[in-house]
Amino acid sequence: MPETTADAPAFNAFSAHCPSRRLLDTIGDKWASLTIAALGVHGELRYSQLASTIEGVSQKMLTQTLRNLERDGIVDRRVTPTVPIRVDYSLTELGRSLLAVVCALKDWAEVHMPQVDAARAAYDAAARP
Amino acid sequence: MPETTADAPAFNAFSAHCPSRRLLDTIGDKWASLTIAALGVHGELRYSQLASTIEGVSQKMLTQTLRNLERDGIVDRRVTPTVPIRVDYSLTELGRSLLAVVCALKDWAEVHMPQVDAARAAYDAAARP
DNA sequence: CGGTATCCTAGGGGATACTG
DNA sequence: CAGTATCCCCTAGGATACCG
Repeated sequence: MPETTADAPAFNAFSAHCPSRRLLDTIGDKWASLTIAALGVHGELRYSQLASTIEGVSQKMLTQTLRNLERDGIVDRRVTPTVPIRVDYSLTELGRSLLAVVCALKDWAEVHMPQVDAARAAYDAAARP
Repeated sequence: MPETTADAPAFNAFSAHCPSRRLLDTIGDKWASLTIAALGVHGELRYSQLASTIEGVSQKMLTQTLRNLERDGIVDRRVTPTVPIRVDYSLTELGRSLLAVVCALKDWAEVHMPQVDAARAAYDAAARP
């Protein structure tokens, strides 16, 4: 492996001011990526549908996540002020471009997770008498 | 294994048992992704080099992160038992394939972060009188 | 229905000190 | 140098209750 590109670093997420660092805070959030994924699959979902789709999420975290994603321009929030209020969430154009990246993650997981499991089993077997 | 229905096909990270969910726990970890990135850029690094590259990481978190990544078969740990001990870390083949995904994330961030910033500014300006 | 507001506790993670 | 061990604080986030 050539390591001669050390002074022309492609990856500067090591500084707190790099956009990469902040992206990690956003999509690295468990509920955020799950929300993006859910909206990517279903296209448009109501609050309650999201809550039941993303199993295990509390309404606090769901709301918080949706607000953050809305603020970042990743999801669109459309309110229909009917008698019981109705709110639909969907990905923005920006969100859809992020979806592609999230899907790349998912694909990696599905392909390689068996290897990860094997590595874990081997590690645990070796290191733990 | 999670079954894929016809109209909700690919993405089942919503169940806690799906590999996607566990991947999120790994790469979603701030220090883990930064570590992968660092090793991706530099090829091979000693413990102390990692510590100084990933600015802000404590040795506790660095060690913990390294152990987890090693256990998952993502990084390789090579000990040279010289007088002061020397330990080098590098990405495994599996780790390098994950690096590609992490880089996809980084690229998305660098391309779209201006839009995210604009969205944030607009949101904050609108919602805060 | 789709949230907000409050309380409260598990554990993530920093600082520090010690060891092989 | 490369960790391990301890203490300890702080906040992410679940449970619960109430509102438009």
